[in-house]
Amino acid sequence: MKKDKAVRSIAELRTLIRSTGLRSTGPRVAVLQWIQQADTPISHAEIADALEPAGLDRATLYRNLIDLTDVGLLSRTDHGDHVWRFELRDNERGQTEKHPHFTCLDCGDVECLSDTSIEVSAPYSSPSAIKTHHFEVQLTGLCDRCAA
Amino acid sequence: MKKDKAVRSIAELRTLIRSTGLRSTGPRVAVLQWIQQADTPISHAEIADALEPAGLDRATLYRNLIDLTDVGLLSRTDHGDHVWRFELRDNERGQTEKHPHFTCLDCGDVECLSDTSIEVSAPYSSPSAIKTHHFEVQLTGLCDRCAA
DNA sequence: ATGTATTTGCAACTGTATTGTAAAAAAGAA
DNA sequence: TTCTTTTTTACAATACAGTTGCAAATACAT
Repeated sequence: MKKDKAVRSIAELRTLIRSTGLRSTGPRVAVLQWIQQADTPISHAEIADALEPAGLDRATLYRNLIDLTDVGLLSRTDHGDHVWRFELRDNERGQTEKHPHFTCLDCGDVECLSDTSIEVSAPYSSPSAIKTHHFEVQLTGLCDRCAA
Repeated sequence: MKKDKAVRSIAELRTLIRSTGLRSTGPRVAVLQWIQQADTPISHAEIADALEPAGLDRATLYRNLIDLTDVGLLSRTDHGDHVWRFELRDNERGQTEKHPHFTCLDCGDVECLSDTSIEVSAPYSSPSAIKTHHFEVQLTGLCDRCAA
C-alpha cells in the first residue's frame, strides 16, 4: 500500500529548508526525513516517539513543526479525532497534491484518498470558498479492519 | 440564519435522557438545553463558559458530554481546528440529520451544510465505509468574512 | 575565521481534559 | 412516603499537550 514517492536526500532536504528562509539544522532535517518516509499524515506523538529517544527536545520539535508549517513545507491538520497530523506538502512539484483523507474513528488510521473524486454541489447561501473549491475535505468513519 | 428547529421542553429532555438508560439530572438537562438552542455544533469551552457561572462543575460537564455522546444523544467531533464540538444528534426523529460541516480555519466558525450534496466516487481500494456511505464529511476553508 | 541573528535545549508554565472520592441525588421497592 | 441501592455530583488532585523564557550553542553571510 506504500506509495512510490520520491525520497529526498539529506542534501536536498537542506536545500529545501534553506529555500524557505529557514536555517537548515539537524532537528529540522530529522523531522522532514521522518515525515517524508511516512505514507500518510503522521501525528505529533508519532514523530515525538521516534525522535525524542534520539535526543530531540520536545519544545524544539513542536516549534519546528509549526515553523515548517508556517513556511508551507508541511501541512498540519486535525482529521476529526483531536490529533494533530503533519504531512509533507511539496506543492511545487505536484508530488503530494491536495487530496482528501479518510480517518478511522476507532483506530485513528489515516488513508489518503488520492484517487477519490468528491463533488460538492453548493446551494444558495453556502460559503463562497465552497463554490470556488478553496476547501479541504475530510472523511471519517470506520476502516475495514475496525468495521469487521 | 437560525434554523427553525423543534425545541424540547424540560420534561421532554428528561424523558429523552431516561430513555437512554441514564438518569435525568440537573446538569444533564442544562447541557442538552444549552446545546439544543445552538444552531451549530458548539464547543466544549462555549458550553463551559455558559454553564460554569451557574455553578456547574467542569469535570461534571466533561463527564456528561462524554456520557451523552456514548449513549448517542450527542455527537462529538473535531472540525479540523483541534476544538471539540458537540451537537444534538436526534436521529430517531430525523430532526438534525447527518450533514456535513464547513469550518473556518481562521475564526473557527462552523456552518452546517444541510442543503449541500456531496458525491464521493470511490475507487478500487478505498475503505468500504465510503462505498456504503457510512462516513462523515468535514470541509475546511476560509469563511466569507475571513476571506474578505 | 568572525560576528550576528537564529535556533536549540532545558525548565517552568498554561490550559485542557481526566481520575479518585466522599457526599448528594435519582430511581425503584416496600 | 420512606427506605435502599446505584448513579451522579462536586471538589481536589492529577495527567497530559502544548507553549514560553532564556542562556548557550549553532548556522551562515561576510
